[in-house]
Amino acid sequence: MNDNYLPQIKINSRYKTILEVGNNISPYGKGRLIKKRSISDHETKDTKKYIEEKLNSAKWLIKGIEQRKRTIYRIADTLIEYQKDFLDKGILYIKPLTLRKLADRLEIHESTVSRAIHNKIVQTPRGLLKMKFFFSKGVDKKSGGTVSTDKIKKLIKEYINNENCLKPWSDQKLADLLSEKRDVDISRRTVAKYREILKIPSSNLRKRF
DNA sequence: TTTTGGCACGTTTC
DNA sequence: GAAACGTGCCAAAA
Repeated sequence: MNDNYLPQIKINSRYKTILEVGNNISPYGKGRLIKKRSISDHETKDTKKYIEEKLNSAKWLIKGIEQRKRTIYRIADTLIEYQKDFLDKGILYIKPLTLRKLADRLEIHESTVSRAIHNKIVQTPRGLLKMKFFFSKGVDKKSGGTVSTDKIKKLIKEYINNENCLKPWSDQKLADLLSEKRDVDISRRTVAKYREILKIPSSNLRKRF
């Protein structure tokens, strides 16, 4: 993870000194006492209390940021591990994954995962990918298990690319092919929707004479 | 008659 | 709570 561009957050050490010594310190130099006006114990106590509170909230903030960093690391690690086949062999090997499934595995809330992956990009052997890309919806297979919808789309594309252009596959035929040959049971209507997403025209428009 | 697309509904995911 | 998704129904188009 590249966080070089992030500023390092530190707490000004002067506040620590004030807590230790009291606030009779000149702002211009460590330990130089202010002589103009003596400050009462009461005032010192208030200042100390105030700084203590602010210091605590600053520590919380830093802790929160560290925590967030750790969460993103854990998510990225798990994603790469889980989608190893996809990274090695390509989109056909992407496994279905939902935010909830990952959240359950890491024992964090799904909204944490959602926020963590939003607008994040990972560097992978397949180039720069949005973290979102690792999450692919799944459809149940006839024999049990699931296939990702991305894989199904890719299969549809392949069938259409290799079809007989004199006699293109209808959506129903594509659904049948997927069911018979690929063990993927989706309705004709769903094939049509995927085709739409893929910007592939309907069979009658694909027909060549 | 065959194929497609709009709409609506229930469910899942965000 | 809102958005996205898969699907059935039905009418339109070819």
